[in-house]
Formats: sequence, C-alpha cells, structure tokens
Amino acid sequence: MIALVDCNNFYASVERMFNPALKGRPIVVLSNNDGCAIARSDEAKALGIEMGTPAFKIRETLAKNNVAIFSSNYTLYGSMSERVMKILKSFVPKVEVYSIDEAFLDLSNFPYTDLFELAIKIRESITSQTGLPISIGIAPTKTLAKMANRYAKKCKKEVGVHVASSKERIDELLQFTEIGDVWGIGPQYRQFLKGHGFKTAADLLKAPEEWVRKEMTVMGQRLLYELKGINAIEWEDKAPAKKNICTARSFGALLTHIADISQAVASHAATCARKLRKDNTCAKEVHVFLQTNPYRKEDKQYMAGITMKLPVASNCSTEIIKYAGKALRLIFRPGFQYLKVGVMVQDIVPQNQIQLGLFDTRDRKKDAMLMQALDNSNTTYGKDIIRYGTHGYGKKWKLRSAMLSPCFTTRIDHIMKVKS
DNA sequence: TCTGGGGTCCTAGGACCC
DNA sequence: TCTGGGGTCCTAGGACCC
Repeated sequence: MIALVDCNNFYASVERMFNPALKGRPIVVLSNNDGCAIARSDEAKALGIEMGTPAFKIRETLAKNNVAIFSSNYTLYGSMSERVMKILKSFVPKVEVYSIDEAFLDLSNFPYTDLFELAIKIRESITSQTGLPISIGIAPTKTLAKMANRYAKKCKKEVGVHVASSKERIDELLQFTEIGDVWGIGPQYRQFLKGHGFKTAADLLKAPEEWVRKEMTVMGQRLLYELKGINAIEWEDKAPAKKNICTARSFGALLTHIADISQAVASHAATCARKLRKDNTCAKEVHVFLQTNPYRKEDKQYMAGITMKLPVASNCSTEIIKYAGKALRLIFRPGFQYLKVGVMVQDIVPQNQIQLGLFDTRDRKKDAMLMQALDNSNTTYGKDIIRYGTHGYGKKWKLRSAMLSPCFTTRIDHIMKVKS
C-alpha cells in the first residue's frame, strides 16, 4: 500500500501559520512578479478565485472581500516543506518527496489494519509540530493514492484521511473521480476522453488496453494499470540527477536595452551555476532564451534561443556568465519590448566525471576555490552578499514582489519576536 | 497597465550510417 | 510499372506534473 501525503493549500497555510490573525480570512498567494494567483485558502476558493487567474482580473474581488494577499516566498515555503518531510521520514523509512508539498510513503511493511491509525498519528504530528493542515490518501498504487487523497480532502475534511484498500472502496473511488481529475489526465486528454463518452475513472478502466495505448501512448497504458491496482510508476527513493537546470524570470517592466537584459542574464547564469554546485554537477552546455510579451498582441513579437557548448563541463559562475552573455549578444535584436529572459544549463554530468579539454586554458583549481569562497560567504551572510559586477546595481529587470512576508525560519533578522 | 517558473517523459521524423 | 533494409542518434513538439 502507498500513502500520498499532501499539505492543504500549502503556501496559503504557511502564511497563515505565521500570522494567526489570518484565521478565517481568505488568503491568496501570487506567483513570481505578483502576476497570478497560485495558492488560495479554502475561503478564497469559496470566493470563486481560480488557480492561475491573473491578479488584475480579480483585484475587485480581493479588495471587496478583505482577502490577504502575499507575494510568493519560496525560501519560507521550502524551509517549512523540509520540516514536514523530516517528520514523515521519522514515521516511515521509504519516503519519496514528490513536490514541495507532497510525498509518497511506502507502507508495504506495515500491518494492514493499522494503516488508518498510522495516518491519523502522522497527521497529528505534522499539525502539532508545524501547524500545517495535511490530508492523507492510502491505496494500492500511486495513482489510486492520489485519488484517495483528493477524496479525503473533499469528503472527509474532519479526519483528513481516506483508506481505499478493499475492492469496494476502490470501485467507489473510481466512480467518484471525474476523468479530468485523474493524475496524468490533463486538459487535452480530458477533452478527448469526454468526447469518447468517458466520464469517470471507472469508465476509463473499461476501455480496451490497445486502444488506450494507441491514443494515449504508454503513459495512458501505465495509467490504466495503476487504476487496476497494478503498480506501473517507479518508486524513486532519492531524487534522480537533474538533466536540465533552468532559471528564468519575467522582468518587472518591459525592457528594450541589452544592457539591462545582460544584468538579468548574468544573475540567472550565476543562479544556475550555484544550483549545479549544490548538486555537485557540471554542465556542458548553456542555453539562453529571450522573448517579448505574447499577451500583447499589438506588439511586434520575437522569440529566440541559442545553445553554447562549453569547452569543458563547468559549474563556475564566472565561466557560465561569460558564455550566457555571449549567447545573449547573438540572439538580441533591437526594437522589441522584451518580457522575459532565461538561462538553462544542459547536458549535466557529475562533477567527478569531467572530461578535460586538451586546449583548456582556464585555471580550474582556482575557479573551484573562488566558487567555494563565494558559496561559503553567501551561506553565512545571506544570499547574494557577494555577487558579480555584471549583475549591476540597477534593478530594472527585478521582479515585483510587493507583498512579501518575512523569512521567519531562515533569516535571523526576520525571526519572530514574542513579548511576554 | 497587469497573465509564473521549473521540471519530466514520449513520439515522430529527419539525418546519417552501413 | 518498378527504386533496400535496418540501425542509431538527435531534435522539435506535445503532453503532463506541481
């Protein structure tokens, strides 16, 4: 049996946890750049605020209903996520952290009848130790556990746990779940399947395997197995090595000058390099892409990207910034209003398996020492205390983040003060 | 005025090889 | 009229996830 643990309205719940005055008040957390709603508390959902709605479209609703609005604070959410995962690991040895607010637990070694009780205990621990509400779904496969979790959220709000182990419970779950709410069915497949008369997960189960395979590739076939209770999705004990690392942001305002965009590119390149060093990996390629705002139909549009090969796989910020800058100069065209730029490092290899270049002129030892010093001071004194001059001091490209809460758990100067 | 960011996997088709 | 057969590798694009 597999459990899926999911934090309810995670970002909104974290914000509320640090500010109990928000109890009962609707909360919305906005995406980077304060662009659209990416998390809502139950109260905000009840107001009809949909996931992903642009902020400017709901401004009236937000004001009228006294909704608490936050810019997203990923440092804070990441730190709270670590706490939750740590508690889960104290209960069950096999935990797969699936996303910032979700984890699968392998319960195959727990006695059958105890699963419900175990889930209740886990839930109580998380609530008492982190203050965050969670839901737990338990079923024979990952896909069914996802469905059970959803069921717990919708129909068993008080206990927050649903176990679907018997055939009757699983059938009930399959009939309850609409086809578009099945894990792995997105908008495209949902429409396609509805067109063929499938309404619920139970309907899909009746479809011939060959037909599903033909119309929905092996992904659909795997899904079918999972619904039948046969595990078809691999268990990933530790996060597999990343194949790409991407850092990209929309600008706070549209930009036209390459000088401003260069600063963003340098900063994104440095972030990619830092992420590589954190994973002890190096990349052989740097890809830079640049685009105008596709929503502005009245503007001339331009999209471009280019991949630069590095002479030797690297995770040195200096070098990656250099190649990313070259790439930008190759794709930049004057006369456009740019919205977004991104840097992606590709063809990633472990740091200790690098093929050295015959004509390599860089002093890689020195690079490594410099990066070590950079990372150390930035860890000790806060992110970006030391940065490259190429990042610039102008903040034209910086994102908007107008309603950011403090980093309660990761910055000593943001720690909460309690008067007694 | 204002529309996120970061990933994965799969398939088809083209280039190229013998 | 008729124009081989079998591989591999790479890329672009589409679908999905949170």
